[in-house]
Amino acid sequence: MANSEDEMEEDETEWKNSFVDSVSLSSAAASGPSLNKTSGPTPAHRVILHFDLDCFYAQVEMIRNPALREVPLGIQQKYIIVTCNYVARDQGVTKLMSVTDAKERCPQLVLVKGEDLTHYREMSYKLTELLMSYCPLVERLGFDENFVDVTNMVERRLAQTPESNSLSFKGHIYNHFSADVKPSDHPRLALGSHIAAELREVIHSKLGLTGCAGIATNKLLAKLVAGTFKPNQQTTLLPENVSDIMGCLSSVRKVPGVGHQTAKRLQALGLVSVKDLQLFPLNDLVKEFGVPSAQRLKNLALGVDDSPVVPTGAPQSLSDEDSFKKISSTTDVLEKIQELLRSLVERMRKDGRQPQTFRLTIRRYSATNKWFSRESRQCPIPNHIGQKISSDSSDDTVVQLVPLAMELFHKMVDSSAAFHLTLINVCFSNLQSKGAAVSGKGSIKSFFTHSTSARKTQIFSSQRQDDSSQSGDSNCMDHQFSTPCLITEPTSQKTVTTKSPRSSEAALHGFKRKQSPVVAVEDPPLQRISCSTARSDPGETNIAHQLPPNVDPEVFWLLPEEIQKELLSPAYTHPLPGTSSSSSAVVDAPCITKSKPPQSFTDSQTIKDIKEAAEKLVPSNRPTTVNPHRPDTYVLPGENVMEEGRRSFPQSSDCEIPGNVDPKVFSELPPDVQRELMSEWKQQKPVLKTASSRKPGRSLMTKDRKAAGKGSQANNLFKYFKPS
DNA sequence: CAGGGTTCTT
DNA sequence: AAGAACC
Repeated sequence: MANSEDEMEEDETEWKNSFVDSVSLSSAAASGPSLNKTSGPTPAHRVILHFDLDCFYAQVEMIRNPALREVPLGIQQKYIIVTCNYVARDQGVTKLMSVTDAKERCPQLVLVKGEDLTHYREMSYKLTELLMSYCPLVERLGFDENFVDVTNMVERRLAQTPESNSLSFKGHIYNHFSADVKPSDHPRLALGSHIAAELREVIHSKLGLTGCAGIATNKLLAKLVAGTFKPNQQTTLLPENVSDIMGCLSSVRKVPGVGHQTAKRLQALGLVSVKDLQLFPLNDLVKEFGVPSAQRLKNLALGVDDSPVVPTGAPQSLSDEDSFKKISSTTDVLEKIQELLRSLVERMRKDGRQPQTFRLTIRRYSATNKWFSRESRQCPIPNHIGQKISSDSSDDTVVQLVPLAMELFHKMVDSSAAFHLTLINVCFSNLQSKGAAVSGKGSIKSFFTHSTSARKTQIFSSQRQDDSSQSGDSNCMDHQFSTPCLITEPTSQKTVTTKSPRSSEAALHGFKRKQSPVVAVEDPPLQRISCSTARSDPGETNIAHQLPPNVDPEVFWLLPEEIQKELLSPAYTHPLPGTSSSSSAVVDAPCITKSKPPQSFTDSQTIKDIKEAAEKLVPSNRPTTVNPHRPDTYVLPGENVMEEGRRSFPQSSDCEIPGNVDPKVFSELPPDVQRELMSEWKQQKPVLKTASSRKPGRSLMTKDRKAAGKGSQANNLFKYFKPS
């Protein structure tokens, strides 16, 4: 009975009903009906996957140092164990336990410092990127969780394999009393469970990571059900069991989306369990929370959640912070700020975008009311400084930023009086993609015909449909991409044609589908910019490790999925992420108990050294000569040479370039021009761009904003990570 | 709340 | 700029 909503099952005949149900709850209602026709098979309901890695930080450390697999391992940040492996859990160690308690319970506990998130961040993005290579609709939640909307993928499989498949479920089915499980009643979820299993396998084989997955009809449910069978397993939630899983939640706090404050307010109303909330009159709830929040809370309690999976783009801000017992002198503050800035600026440089805003946040100690409250001040970053971040040495940049930071500091703290800080955070936000600058020169562009906007768009095409079911306004920018985007093929591989974004799926199945040459664009050109862009960024970064050496990640995303897949196939990539040993090589074995092993560049000396080394490798920042061919010359950068990331992918790569662009011509252009073009491609049409502004846009379309706004501006390169 | 992020809302 | 949420 339930709650209608998206949980209804399909059946072609019923989708309409379920669609209506789900829409009724949301603001999208108005546009509802029209959506149906926009794309043939509008999914009646979605199939959402939620992936949650097992003790993420601990897994990363165990990959870096396999010896840690057999010992009880705890990841320590300051005085707490933020997570630990299962060996440690068996011995009573839990997450967020203090180091002393943990050691008490498990004296042999091995500790690895986890304050430096670099490795975790890198692995995190690799995972998101990997998922994106199979399905564009991936939304990150923290470093170790990802939602994936596989509705379209499921529909395709359903269409392809009439009834063969869907006869079974992979993994568990959330069903207290699993009387009769009839996969045939839930073919989409059954297929979703197969996809989840395949993706988990890919995650394991390519990254060496294990984790759980939840398969359901919306994000809320997928996330909740993912946690039912813990270590490295997956669970599917059928619509008929929605009330079971929701009813099981003793406290409203267990509902994702209901935090401490909200739980308290609910408690004040006498609502503690999810059931209480389910039964509480909406009107009364409205009095306390207002219509939107009240409605949302009610829906969550019922397991109803129509929020779309919003492809996460490049991060909107980069920050670095440190907490400590006490800092009470301006000098110490300055020193700490400098330290934080050094690493932040480095990260910013790798990102490639330019921050427009700088923010300083502090937390002051105070017995009463203590912790918790943070105060911050922000200010625009003068252009000349912002530009240095990517061009000049980071040391210089830091020097320029410190005064700004101190100014902000003094706006919050009266240093003539005593003060006691316990945390300092520095943050860059309002990140803008660079490269658009010179776009003006039309002449250059004229070498290529259409292209400009095509790019990533296609990658996302599949999503569109989803969106239509998800939120009403999704259509917004469809018209922009009228161009189909056929890619003429670059170098080697097959000439594929375009479109079907769906291709990656083939990979899951183990076969490549190279389609016959020209496929008409069946998936409409429409789609979104938005998403496309958005995702592209983070993706590039990570994907770097998987790409063949001569492929520029930026360009990579401009390609159709088919080609992307190709490039990612073993034949093209170099040995790497593999599960095994390779990755651990870098790690210094005995990092046990030590704090931070290879984290090189925190120290300026190291930075300097790296820089010098880099200089030798690459005479100038911008190579003047293009290297249109082969990676022969390519050399895997040393582990520490992060700065090289960008250079490792010569801008010239002759193989990937947007559609109608002649690769040869492209490769012969000066690097600067190449970059310029690439950035333009990424930005989509300048006109609608919208992009740049980003901020303003959001208020308009809350949820959907995502797609649009982010994407558009997303920007360029970020090679967050080493090319491993 | 720990920690170090990050995003979105108010 | 602060609050709330999530990991």
